[in-house]
Amino acid sequence: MESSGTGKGSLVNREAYDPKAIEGRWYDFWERHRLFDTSASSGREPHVIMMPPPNVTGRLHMGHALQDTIQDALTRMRRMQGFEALWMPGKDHAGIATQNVVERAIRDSEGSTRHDLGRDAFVSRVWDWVDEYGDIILQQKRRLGDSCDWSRERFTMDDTYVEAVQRVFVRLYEEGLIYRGDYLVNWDPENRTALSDEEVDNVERDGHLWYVRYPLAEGKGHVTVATTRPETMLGDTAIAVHPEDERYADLIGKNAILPLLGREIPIIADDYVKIDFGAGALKITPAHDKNDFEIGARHGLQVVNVMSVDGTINENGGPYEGLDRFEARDRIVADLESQGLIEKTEPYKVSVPISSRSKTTIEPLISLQWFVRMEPLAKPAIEAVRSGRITFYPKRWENEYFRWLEDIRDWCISRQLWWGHRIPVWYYTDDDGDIDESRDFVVSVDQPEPGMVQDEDVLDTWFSSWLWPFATLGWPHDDEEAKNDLAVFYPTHVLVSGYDILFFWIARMIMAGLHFTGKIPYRDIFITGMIKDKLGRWMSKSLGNGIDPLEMIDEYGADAVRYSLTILCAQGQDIKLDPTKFEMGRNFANKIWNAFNVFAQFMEPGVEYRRARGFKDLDLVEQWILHQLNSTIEQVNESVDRYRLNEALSAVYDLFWRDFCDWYLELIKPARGSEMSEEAIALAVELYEKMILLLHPFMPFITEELWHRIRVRPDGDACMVQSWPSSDPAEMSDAAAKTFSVLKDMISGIRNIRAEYSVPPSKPIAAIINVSDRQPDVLAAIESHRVYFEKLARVDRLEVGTGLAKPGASASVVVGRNEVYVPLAGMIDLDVERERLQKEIDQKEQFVLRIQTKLRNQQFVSKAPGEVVERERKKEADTVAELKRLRANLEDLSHAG
RNA sequence: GGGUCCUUAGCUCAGGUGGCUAGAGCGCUACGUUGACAUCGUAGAGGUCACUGGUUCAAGUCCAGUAGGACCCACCA
Repeated sequence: MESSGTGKGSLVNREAYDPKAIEGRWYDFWERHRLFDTSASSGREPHVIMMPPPNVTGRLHMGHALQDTIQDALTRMRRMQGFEALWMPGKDHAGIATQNVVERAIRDSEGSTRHDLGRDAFVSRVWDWVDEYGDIILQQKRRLGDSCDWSRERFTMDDTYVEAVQRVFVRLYEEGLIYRGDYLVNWDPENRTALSDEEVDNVERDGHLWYVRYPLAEGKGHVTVATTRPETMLGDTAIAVHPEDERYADLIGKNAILPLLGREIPIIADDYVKIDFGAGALKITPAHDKNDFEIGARHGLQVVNVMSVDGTINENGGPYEGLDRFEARDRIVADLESQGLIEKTEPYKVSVPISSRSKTTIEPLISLQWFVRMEPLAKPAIEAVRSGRITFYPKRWENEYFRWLEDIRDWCISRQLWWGHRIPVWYYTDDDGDIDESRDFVVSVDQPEPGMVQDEDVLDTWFSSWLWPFATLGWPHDDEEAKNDLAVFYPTHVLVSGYDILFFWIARMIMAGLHFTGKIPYRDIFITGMIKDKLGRWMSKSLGNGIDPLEMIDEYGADAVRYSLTILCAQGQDIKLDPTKFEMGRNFANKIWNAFNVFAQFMEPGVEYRRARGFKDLDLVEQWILHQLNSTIEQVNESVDRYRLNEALSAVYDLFWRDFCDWYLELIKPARGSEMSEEAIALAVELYEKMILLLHPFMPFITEELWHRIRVRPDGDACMVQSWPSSDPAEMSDAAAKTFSVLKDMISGIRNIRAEYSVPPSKPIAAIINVSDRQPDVLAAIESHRVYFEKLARVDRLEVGTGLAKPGASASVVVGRNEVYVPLAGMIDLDVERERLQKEIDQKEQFVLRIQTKLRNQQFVSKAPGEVVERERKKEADTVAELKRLRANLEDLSHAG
């Protein structure tokens, strides 16, 4: 890449970091060099993540941004660690959602419906739409830096994928796990299709409980029933009471008159009825209520369906035929009222089933649909998690998973839509071309014989996506490529997803994987929290509280967005997001950018700065920072293995900002007018490069850019394909780290004194360091590093030794067994100093007291592990020693006064 | 009706297997234009870790319960 000129200092970043200027360029670079591509024959150990395929109708939202950031960080890190890291992208045809979008588009543009067009024409229009808009979200994902292997992109409607779905259906049917039947299903009157139980949300609403009188058929009197849905009474075929309810004992076996329609219905006894609820009598509508359906079946009741597929009352509703269900309700209540049949009305909280797609109220409706028998599939899926072959992170989601699977119900998979996978079932036709229901249907991928017609319905979208982990890798084809891909890349390693699709997708993939391939689809499941707005509400279009990731990328940069999302993503907790959170990432990116200048200004472009010195020849601060670097590498590796990316990233953040910038860079900066040695530059470059590598998985763009600014690289020698840094025990001296931290504390102490006494930062001061005779290494370190004190605390006269006396008018600070005196002739305020010392003493005394109480406790000494007791003893000794010095200093002060 | 999660500094949140004088970012206070960075630096103030019990030598961390809040599941008309 270009540099801003030649000659020393030309590498310096002269402006603040501007993500816009580089992000697009590097993404192109990675793609051009095909760095995301993977091969089953590389020989490297694979690491595979299946991207949850976004809907073709989707637009990038914060949830994607979070999950992609995690998946990309994992993929990039594994790639750097030498794995053949495949992040498999693709998209989902999203049956209902897509059909709705296209229907709306056609209606808006030409005012016609899909029925005007006809099925074939409509489906072809959906394909046009998918071709035109389906890739938008995948394009948007590139802005985030997603390093997935785009050459493997799949779509759930690809020919090979369609075949996989068809074959799965046929196989399940042949195994007796798919059946067809008339059952009460969740009906969405707006989309005019059946839905699965999972696609229905129950919402609590304010409703009413109407007490309706049903006159007895013989004699006078009536039975009162309570209902929340009076419109369903049109389909009532019985009244049920509890067999032991004395009030109604003599009515059992008699008939009542169904008001409005005048039909006679029997009064039956069933112990499902709760005696103390409502009026104690229950109207039974087998066609429109799940419990009533079961009661009806028990008693052989008639089933009267009063509703059409569009939610209007049908011909069984007599005078109410043709009315919309809600209008019918109002009319029925009004009519009952005028006939004096409403005994009373109470306000009542009702749980209303809502279609998660159309948000309309679901109607339980009896209809002929296809179902999957789930229990046989669920059993192995439960076992796979119980046995530990699959692990959830965090673990608690396993409970939710078990709960659902252990009580699983059959899955209604047929949808009365046009866009989706056709059901591979064929029917014979009669002479008129109508389906001949007297003959058996045939289940087959291909048309069994001419003239047979295929089932009109399509399959639930999830019936295709549950095959995603293996169908995208070529299953069930047996050509060489498919065989290799499956053998190498399946099972995959980790699935990253939200808990919102735990049942829809995650659990079903496990069932499908085990059933069709005999293998688990993935080893680990990382369940992320969900992104909420800053008040903790779901982001939604209707609330208008969404935060657009693309806008955030424009404003703060992709790396900043990624940084902040990663840092905010703690183990499974939801994230309350506010746009200002991205300032964290932006500021950090800028810090990384600017830190480079400290040594870049002394670098000559083109020169290869490589360290010649061994660890032992390094300066104290250099040994210390290497210690910090190496221990951070270990920590990062450990955290990432447990999917604690927030921990990993904050460790690198601290290393970079708190250690590298605040201390190391401040100390290696040459004094005014002097240069940095090549040796010093070499180490700075080495450290910086390593941190760039550690940061790359999290912040790929800025690190790639800087990687190429540091050195001239051969074309294609990208940061993203470098080896992941390993920690080197030989470059970790605990002793050096410890010594340096003593000096660090002394410097902080002096700075504190300066601040307390308002000594201007520009004013040099003197300091005397009285080192314990037990710490000759500290003494030596200070003697040879006076410059540290000068640079960071503006100490121009430093006296150091053992047994030094404290000067009269001075402030002091105790660091372990050592003391630092700062003479402040004329500036010392005895009261201020006394207060400072007293505060310190009080604190330490309290601390010591606690430890001593603990140590005096025989139970503690005998039961706590030896190392813990030892640690406490050491703390006590150290603090007592510090206290002694502090008290002496305080004493000294009164003499000085 | 079951179940899960949350309650830690003014705000938003971290704190695997109990050993912490409890941390971060933002905000706040006081200084600061020292040739990387004001998207910055230095120093600092600020928490009886919701409450009540229990287990333990030791509890923010484990257990039970209470109170708020969020969510998931469930057929009470």
